[in-house]
Amino acid sequence: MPELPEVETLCRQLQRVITDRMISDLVVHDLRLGRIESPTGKKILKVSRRGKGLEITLSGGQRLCLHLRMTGTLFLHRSDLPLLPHTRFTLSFGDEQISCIDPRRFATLTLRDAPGGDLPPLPDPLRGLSTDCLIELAGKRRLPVKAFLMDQKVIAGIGNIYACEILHRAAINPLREACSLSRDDWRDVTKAAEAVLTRAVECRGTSISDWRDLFGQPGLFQHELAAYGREGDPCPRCGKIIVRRRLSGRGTWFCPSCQR
DNA sequence: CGAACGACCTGTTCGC
DNA sequence: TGCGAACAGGTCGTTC
Repeated sequence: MPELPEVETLCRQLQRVITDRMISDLVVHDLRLGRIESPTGKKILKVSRRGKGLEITLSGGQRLCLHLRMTGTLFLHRSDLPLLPHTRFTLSFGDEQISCIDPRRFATLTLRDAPGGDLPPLPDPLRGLSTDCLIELAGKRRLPVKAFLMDQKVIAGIGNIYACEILHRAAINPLREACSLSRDDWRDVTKAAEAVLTRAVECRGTSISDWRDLFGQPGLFQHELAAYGREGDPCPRCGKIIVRRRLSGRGTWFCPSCQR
């Protein structure tokens, strides 16, 4: 569920809601997450996003690092609400608390000590994406361009939904080898990535089935999907039929007519 | 080294 | 209706 726009949405909402507040408790309900000592009494200094990951910096320098993987969500509610199904941990601020709900249990939470140093920054499409950089990274790589875009070392934050949407907008066939794209193709990909992701953030993400933001509201970008999940529908650009293929183990939707 | 694939989990949907 | 198979937003380790 959470790709860059969904995590960015949570990040902005958390900044508004928990910055400067004091943690009253952190309870881990799923032992799969490991044992984490509650940073009770620490204050939230900063909430930031690294790729699809969230980092919460605490007074004293520790950082809570959360990755929601496939099905993780965060939900803000009153602290007296009974535990919701699939709750993995709860972070409390007095009478309000945030639950992490994650049916598939892939999400990860770690508490890092300050001296570990800052992790290197990731290439991020919301902080400027360079066409030259993509060309350089693609080099002679022969994997499908869609798999290349989903490589988090290349561009952090793009997952299956947005890879399909970006390539549709750029009119590039997702099966093409990364090294086969021209400079103009890469410029189109760069522009499409910025446009699609910016718009998806404005929409607070894509609610295909169960994605909800911090306040339980669905996103709206599912109404603007051109390719993802639309097998059999007409392509919004050329009217031909969208097809679905399996590519590196993932469902991949595109228009074979106008994506070349 | 690059790329494909299975594993990690649970819930939902689809086909017979 | 019931049941098993296939599939689902991500990443990591292994294998070829």
